[in-house]
Amino acid sequence: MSRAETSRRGSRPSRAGIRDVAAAAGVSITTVSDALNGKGRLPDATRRHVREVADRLGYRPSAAARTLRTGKSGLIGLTVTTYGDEPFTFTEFAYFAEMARAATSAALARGYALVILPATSRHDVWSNVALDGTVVIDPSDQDPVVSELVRQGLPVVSDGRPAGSLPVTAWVDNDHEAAVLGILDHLADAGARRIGLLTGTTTDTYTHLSTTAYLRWCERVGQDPVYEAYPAHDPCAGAVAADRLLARPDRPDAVYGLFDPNGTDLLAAARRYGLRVPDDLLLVCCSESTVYANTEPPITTLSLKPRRIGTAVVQLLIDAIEGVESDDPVEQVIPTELIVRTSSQRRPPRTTVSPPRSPEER
Amino acid sequence: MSRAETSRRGSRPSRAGIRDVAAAAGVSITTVSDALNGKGRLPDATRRHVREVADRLGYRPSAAARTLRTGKSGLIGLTVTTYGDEPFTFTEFAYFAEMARAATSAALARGYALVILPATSRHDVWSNVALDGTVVIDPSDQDPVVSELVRQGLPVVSDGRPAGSLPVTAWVDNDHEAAVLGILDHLADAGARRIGLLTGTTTDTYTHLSTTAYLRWCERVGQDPVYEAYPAHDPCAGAVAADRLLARPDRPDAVYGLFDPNGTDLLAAARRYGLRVPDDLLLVCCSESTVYANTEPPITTLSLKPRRIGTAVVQLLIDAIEGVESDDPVEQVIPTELIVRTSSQRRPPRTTVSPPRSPEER
DNA sequence: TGACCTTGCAGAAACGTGTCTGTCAACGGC
DNA sequence: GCCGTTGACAGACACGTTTCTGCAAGGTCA
Repeated sequence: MSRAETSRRGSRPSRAGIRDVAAAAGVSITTVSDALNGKGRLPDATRRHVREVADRLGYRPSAAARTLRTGKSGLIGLTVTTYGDEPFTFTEFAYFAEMARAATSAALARGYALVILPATSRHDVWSNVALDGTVVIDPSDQDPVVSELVRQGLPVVSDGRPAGSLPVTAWVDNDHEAAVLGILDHLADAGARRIGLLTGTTTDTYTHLSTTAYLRWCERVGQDPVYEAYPAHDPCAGAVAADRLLARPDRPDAVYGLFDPNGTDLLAAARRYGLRVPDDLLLVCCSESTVYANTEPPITTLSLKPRRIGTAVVQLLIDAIEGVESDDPVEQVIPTELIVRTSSQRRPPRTTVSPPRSPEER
Repeated sequence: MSRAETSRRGSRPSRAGIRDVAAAAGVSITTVSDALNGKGRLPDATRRHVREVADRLGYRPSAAARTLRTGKSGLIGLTVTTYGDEPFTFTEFAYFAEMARAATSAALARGYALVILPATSRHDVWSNVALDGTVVIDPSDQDPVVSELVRQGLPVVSDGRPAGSLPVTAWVDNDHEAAVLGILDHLADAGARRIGLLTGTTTDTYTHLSTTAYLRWCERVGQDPVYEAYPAHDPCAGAVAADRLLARPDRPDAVYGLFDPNGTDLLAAARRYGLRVPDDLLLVCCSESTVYANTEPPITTLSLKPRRIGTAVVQLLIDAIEGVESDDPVEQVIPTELIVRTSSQRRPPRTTVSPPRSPEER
């Protein structure tokens, strides 16, 4: 009347449990658990024997039972912003893909897996999965999801400096203001007299910080601001806004576009108005896409280093989960990288295609 | 000496359990469970009362305990192919992002969440998470992960027709052969005399089917094949291969590129050789990226409809998990869509920029 | 009036682990 | 020869649900 017998009575030969292993190896459940988890004081012979029997039976411990017992699931939530019913935004594809890829790798390397979750406050979907912690991308001010998670005692790390007094455990971000100022100086160095901005109407931190940095720079150098804003989640509106910007009477002779597709948008608009790039118009946009290395001309891009951000976010989160007293600060600023190509150099040394970047580059 | 008292003895006011709710509401645990899950036979008054007390205590059922008890976790694995240590391939970014986005939405709508997992056969990461089923993207022949999962009795649905005798529960794929034949006919109709192919050296099903379809088409119409193959996961190699293709003595007057970046690769190569698109060279590539609507000229692309594929894959999987006798076949073929732009029309009606696609389009 | 059904709810058995406590033998020191 | 110590293991409980079984009260019908 052993439990092994009971479980075998179920019509299916279901999965082998720890009891079956114990019975087959002629030891107790405790010994099996200790042998497989490397705990307790057992002679190596017993340990090896148990491991061999477990392998032979194809034993896989139940993740649910382990989670229930230990309180750790090995699962990390990855919250993505939503527009309407669809998760993710349109403009952040490449950034998000790179960031998620790096985060997945980093989590896997430490034995965790990522669960994709929407940034809605619907409890049913969130409480249906046991999380050890959560990564939040660009949380809005007073985000209800973050508050709820923190209230439950779960560590939350955000990609993007949290607005207001959002009580995140840690955060990682670029210095967006410094990045914008750097680009504006770069364009001015290349000979730009009037620099325009293609920006968004949304209120997220990235858009806000970048725009105010632009306005401050204009004020400092005494240039009138020349910018157009559009709803960044609308893939059509970017081309229209780019056209508007170049159609203005005070047409800029250099433009920085905050969003990924702005490069081709602006390039197309420039062609429509007969403007040569970079001779008549200098161009920079913020993008992680490699297509800008092969456009005509290749376009200078600002990389936010999503891979480094994804890695850092996960490391901070897992440190917090495991209670590691990390030496790293809970606020990490990842430097951006300006990849200078033909479109922002008034006198390019040559007109050859810039060499492709190596794949190891991060 | 109630359990509620016991749990309160723990220094933390941890989370309220079902026992606490039962005690606070003055009913039994059974009644709480039935009231919250809409089961059993309870008067509405009791149901409302229990719900209210649960809300007041901020009760959230433990996902781990529920999973252990019911055997369902509400978690679906999303397996991505890996190159080296990194998950995902470089060339499939836009496709994968769109597909994952649709899959996430579809899963969420039915109460499931997606877990990103690598296609390695390492047991430790797989057995650490309780899955109800798995989506596998482009599984290789004799994939050990798939075999292992099926052996455990988990349903597996693959994006991409499984090679060999891989025992998947269901699969979804495009008709890649028909798509290639359609493109070749389209290019021939536009006046192409010698059509070239930019393909990959990898052995995955997509590359294989597409290439053989091209070779068969060439044989049928009596054209000598003109193609270059390169390792698609290397972002640099594409530009080099495009250059090689146009440098050949038997230079093609039309090219189809199998991978996402091939459009800009080929466009750049064409400019280097002074070839006008579409006058001297017709161009089509397979891509989900919207940048090709704004290149100069806009490039005709083949869309594999990743959103429909992602949705279909998840629906089939959840149907299998929940034992729904679906009317849908277990093998679904999603039609591709050729988005015709200037680059493949020898006599474009006008040279205006093609209108951006509406965001609702799927 | 008893047999029988329905309603409203309580008790307790699982689910499969990890781990605390306890037992038994061997062993060494005094 | 007794006691404390240590090694190697077994028993039992707890994690927090869901659900099967069952009980009592009240109503219906022959």
